[in-house]
Amino acid sequence: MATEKVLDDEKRIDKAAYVLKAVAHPLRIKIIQMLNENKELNVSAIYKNLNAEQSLISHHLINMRDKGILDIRRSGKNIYYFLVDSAVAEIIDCIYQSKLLN
Amino acid sequence: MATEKVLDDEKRIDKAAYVLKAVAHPLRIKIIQMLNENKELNVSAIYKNLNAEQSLISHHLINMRDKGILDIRRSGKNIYYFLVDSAVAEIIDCIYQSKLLN
DNA sequence: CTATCTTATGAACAAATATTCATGTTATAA
DNA sequence: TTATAACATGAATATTTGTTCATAAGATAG
Repeated sequence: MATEKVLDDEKRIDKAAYVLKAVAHPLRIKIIQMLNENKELNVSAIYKNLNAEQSLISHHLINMRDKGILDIRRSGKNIYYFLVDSAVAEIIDCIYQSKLLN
Repeated sequence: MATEKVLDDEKRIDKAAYVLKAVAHPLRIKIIQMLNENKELNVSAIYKNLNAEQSLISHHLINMRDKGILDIRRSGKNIYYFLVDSAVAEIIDCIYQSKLLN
């Protein structure tokens, strides 16, 4: 019925906001772009490339993983992060293609 | 030279994060959707439709206006808000069209 | 085992955001 | 002019985020 549809819309909007918040940060955008170009990267590769502290990047990675945007593959001492769905990267492209960044 | 390009990329990324943050909120998403469907709306129409407090909506509207996402047209007692660039709404569509909301 | 490399964790702190509440401003109508 | 409708403002507060720092945990090499 109508009530259910309204609730669904509410949830969709909340989730959209949730995803957007997860992306709305310079470091996280850079991470997403890197992972979109590289399929997967371990933590060291990421924080070194970004000239950031290991701990800070780790927090951001775990943050995005908790939100279902990233997932990992373990291999020895390394943990490789990758994009669960490249649609996240498309959101960024979407902004780049708009006139919003002028 | 290369250095300039890197700085430009930095700025683009920061601005992208800035725009995304401005959108990443349930109420603001709803407002953007309403304004995308209605061309322009006054404050009362918006806060009543959203069952929210006038002051809260006013803060959000001014917030988005300050960030260049919305602008206004005055008419008597009313102030009509509208989207400066419908590309903002497209970002939301972009998410809806992805698999991110499942 | 011990040393080392890689990553995670968690507390402490800082800073940015969101919300509420009371009040102020502006414009119009009576 | 006074009353009222529409909107803004700003302080106070609450809540959420971001960052740093020190340390812990896991894996492997030697």
